[in-house]
Amino acid sequence: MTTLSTKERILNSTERLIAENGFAELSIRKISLQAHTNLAAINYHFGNKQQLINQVLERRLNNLFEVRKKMLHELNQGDVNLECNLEQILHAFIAPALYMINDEHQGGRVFMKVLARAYAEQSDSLHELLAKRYTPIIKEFAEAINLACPDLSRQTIFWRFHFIIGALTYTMGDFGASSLSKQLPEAEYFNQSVAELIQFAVASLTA
Amino acid sequence: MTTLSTKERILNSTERLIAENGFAELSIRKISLQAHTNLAAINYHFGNKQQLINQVLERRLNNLFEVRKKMLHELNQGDVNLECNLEQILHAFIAPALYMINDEHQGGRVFMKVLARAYAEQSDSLHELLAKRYTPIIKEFAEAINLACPDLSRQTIFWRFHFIIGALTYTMGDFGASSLSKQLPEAEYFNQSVAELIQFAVASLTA
DNA sequence: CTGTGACTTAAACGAGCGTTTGAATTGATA
DNA sequence: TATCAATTCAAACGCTCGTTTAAGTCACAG
Repeated sequence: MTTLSTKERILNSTERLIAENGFAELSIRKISLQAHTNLAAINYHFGNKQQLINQVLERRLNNLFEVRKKMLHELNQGDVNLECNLEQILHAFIAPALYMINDEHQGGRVFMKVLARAYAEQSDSLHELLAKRYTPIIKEFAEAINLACPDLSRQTIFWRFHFIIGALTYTMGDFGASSLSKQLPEAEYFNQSVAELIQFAVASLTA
Repeated sequence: MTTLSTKERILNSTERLIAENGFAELSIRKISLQAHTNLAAINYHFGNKQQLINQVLERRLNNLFEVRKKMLHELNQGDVNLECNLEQILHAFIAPALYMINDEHQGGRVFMKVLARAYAEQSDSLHELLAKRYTPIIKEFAEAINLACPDLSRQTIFWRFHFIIGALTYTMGDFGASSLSKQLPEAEYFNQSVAELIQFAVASLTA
């Protein structure tokens, strides 16, 4: 706890506050209070509020995308033209998010809420950052799905993958809010979400 | 334009500003400027900012849900135990949103963005309002889907319908932002979205 | 010890926020 | 025309915001 540097404490507090109360209520005064530091320390370490938010996102987004890529590449063994099992592909896309959420120690679950909120927030700067990061990996997965589903047109695959991402994003942002989530322990609810989501995604692409 | 009452101008301006810039940047000063009225007029007509936002949502939500209900009831002809075609049920759920978006004159398209943002926003008051309104109609549609898909468990149907709503919500909020939407005229892009979304939803429930 | 650079702090800045107040204006009715 | 309620208005209230400034603290190298 106290072993963390001021910079890390600021990043963690920011992440938590966004997850709990959203971007609208986020203020550097609340951040500095929760991080047990001074107002000006934030500007000293990060320049300004927006750059701080960007770093909160970048810090974990890089990791998430790397894991997704790695799992996909392990499936096609480096040969992008190799046809893979559809369920495995979708698993490679959805499971890393699962892992991240369950990785409570590293604050992954908190971050997924942040990510969901960042999507919803239509601020230009956030959307730019996300689009820049997300586009290449979406294309890569869409290619793999294309090989696994030869009966569907490229366009249809693009659309459905987009819808799947929508369902995923919506579900991530919904944790703790949905009526179902209040009837189950959170971890259990989460695991069920992911299992159902993968089945749902497979079904939507194989009907 | 000038024939609208102050109250209506305030509601319309609020709706537009939320759609364009989100809840975070919404201020009653901006609203009053765009509505060509005074700051205090807003508090006079609506009490406070939150009540104004609620009325913006209520105004169109009521209509949207009524249309959905009506279309569903026309399918099962008043007998909720009558089995309907799955595609027709999903059409009854998705198409009214389509109609609303295309109804530019009544500002429906603008409102769908507002609705998408309202979902993302995790403010308690907004979530409460939406949950209260949405729960009954979701149950009704889930029942109809249950009859149309006898092979799927109640729970699976609940989950998948939840995911479909997620995909719909995500797509609604995405208008004007997605890369695909910039390659097509907006109306065309929209019609394609809905057609693809219905096919996607049907596929996800019939695999 | 002393100086130096990295870091932390308290205080203040100007700006925008939601809301309230009380006076001016309007428009229908008597 | 006079009256009165409904509406609009300008001004101010207290508050929080992001950022900046300059003084303070600290660990460590010379």
